[in-house]
Amino acid sequence: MGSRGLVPDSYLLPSAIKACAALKALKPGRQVHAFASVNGFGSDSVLMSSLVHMYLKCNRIEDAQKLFDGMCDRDVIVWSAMIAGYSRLGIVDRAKELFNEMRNAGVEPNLVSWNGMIAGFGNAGLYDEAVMLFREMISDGFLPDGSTVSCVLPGIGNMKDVLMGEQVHGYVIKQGLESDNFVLSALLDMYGRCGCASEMSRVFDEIDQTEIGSLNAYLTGLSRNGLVDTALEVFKKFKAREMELNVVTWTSIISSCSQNGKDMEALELFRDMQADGVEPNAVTIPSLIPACANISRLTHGKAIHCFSLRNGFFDDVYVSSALIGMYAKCGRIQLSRHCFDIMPSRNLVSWNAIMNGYAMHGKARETIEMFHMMLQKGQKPDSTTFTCVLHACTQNGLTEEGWHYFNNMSKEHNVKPKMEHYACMVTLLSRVGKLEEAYSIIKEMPFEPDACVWGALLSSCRVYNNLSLGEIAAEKLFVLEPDNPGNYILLSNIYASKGMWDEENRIRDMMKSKGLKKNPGYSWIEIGQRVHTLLSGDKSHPQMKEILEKSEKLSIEIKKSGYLPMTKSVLQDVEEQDKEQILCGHSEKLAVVLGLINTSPGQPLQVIKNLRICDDCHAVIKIISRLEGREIFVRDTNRFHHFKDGVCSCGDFW
DNA sequence: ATAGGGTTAG
Repeated sequence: MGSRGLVPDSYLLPSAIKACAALKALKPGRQVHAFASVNGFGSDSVLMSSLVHMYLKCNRIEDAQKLFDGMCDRDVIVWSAMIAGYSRLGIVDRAKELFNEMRNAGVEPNLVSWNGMIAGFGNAGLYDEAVMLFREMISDGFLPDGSTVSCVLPGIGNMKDVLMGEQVHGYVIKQGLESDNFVLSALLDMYGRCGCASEMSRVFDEIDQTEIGSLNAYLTGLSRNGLVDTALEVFKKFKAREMELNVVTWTSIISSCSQNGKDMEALELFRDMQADGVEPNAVTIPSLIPACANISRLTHGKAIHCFSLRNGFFDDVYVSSALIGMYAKCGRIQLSRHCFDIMPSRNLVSWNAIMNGYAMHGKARETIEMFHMMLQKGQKPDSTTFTCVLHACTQNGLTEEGWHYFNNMSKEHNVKPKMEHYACMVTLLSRVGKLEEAYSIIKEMPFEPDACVWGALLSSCRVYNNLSLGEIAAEKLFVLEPDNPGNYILLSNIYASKGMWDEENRIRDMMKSKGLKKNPGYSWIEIGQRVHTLLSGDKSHPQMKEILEKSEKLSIEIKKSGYLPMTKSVLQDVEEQDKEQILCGHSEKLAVVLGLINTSPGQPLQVIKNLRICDDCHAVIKIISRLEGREIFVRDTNRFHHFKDGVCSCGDFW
């Protein structure tokens, strides 16, 4: 325009500024601002309003406020923009202040002003206040529109206020807002959060033309309600219909899988997503990383770490926190700490991630050290933080420290102990043999103990072979989770350890009549690009002959070092020699030996087991780590064991 | 002719 001798006027400039706002392009925005000032548009209220908006979109609230303060003609539009600006940042006090200032200035709020306020309270997590404002605007004579409804529904969902949600749903139908896609996805999300899966499905099925936002909200809602298989079905159906799936859709379905035990599926979907030409973003990554961690595939985890670095996602707090958790779960706690140390900024999630890592590795001193460091940095702990601290104490039998943090959490940090904290205390006390003290906590806790709490007591009763408390705990567990074979096994093992074979048989018969079988022990190990699964006592692995040969050789060496097979770990009524045989078939030993055969000397080995590692395997693997000069990482259901030079990181307490 | 608001993935 300039080169043709044309001069932009006060009608054209706002359009240019609007473009800057949409692109969040601060620099050209400032240039237009300068042009407007120089050319005498400084008192044009529409132009100034558009600049205020541009600065708000670019998160320059101070610049916006300065311009706003200098305006003489402020209408409801620019007031609303400022209110929404503060609201988006969660600065609700200031938003409310402006709302009142506006009224005092004789400018009446309109629908948009109210909507901006309500959105702000929702963003700040003040859901009940958002709902109160919603009621207030109605009594002020406003008819909420689709925008209002989609602002207020997330809050209703967060509070699980089904009744209010249904009222709003009714209002949506009455006002004919069901064709608004924003409203639909907000409704689906609300029902999903309230646990109303069937109502949610009804809403979804009635949609004429499904739009991507509603599909995404629906998939997340299904996953929230544990309906992963349905989510996958719906996902596939819409993919087959050649619907354009976006990064939210893919991230959502990947999360559903990794959060619900479908780790391989999550990894496959990540590949499909890229094949489909949808670029993962900083949200996709942390939803995928737990899948690698769960199956302990360090190779994949590292690949995703590299992917994050290449794509500039590493500075995202959630990405690096997820990596901290992944390395910890894959046994590489030093790498977790490294990720933590180089993070440019940290939040509660990052602190909890590193503390959880240390706790998982039984490093109580480091966990507690991080806890104090986090307090020192001014980060407030939450309930997860205390779970980590108490869990760490549990791993090291630190009863005094455990009591200290348990008592202080609500007193000093205003975090009320929940079920999991009581469960930690029960574990802590019963693991060190203070079974009666643990039982008295159970009796005194302010809510009905759940299966985790009783399960903690029962497994320690098994360790110390305490029959009377074991029977009490088992009786509760048989009611709480009648189909969990582990509880029957633990009680029958206590009977077996006392030679009470009649009782032992009675429990076995109970299991049989319920059609329950002992969960078979299995372990898996990643070798190169493959994961090998080994079942306890199973001889079907193609390399079984080599495994047995190597075991034979090792066993001679091991026995030379003075080791005796811990046949007391075998709780079956069989001969000593058979017991030795049974121990040799334990899946974790098979996995370790398979690893030794197939990797070059000195390479670390990585094994996961679906049950707790047994005493005998623990002792044997310690010796193997010394004989073979290998670091061996074994993750069982309870914790991490890092074997090196003949010792284990757990210090033989687990 | 020019300026304002919303949902869904951690």
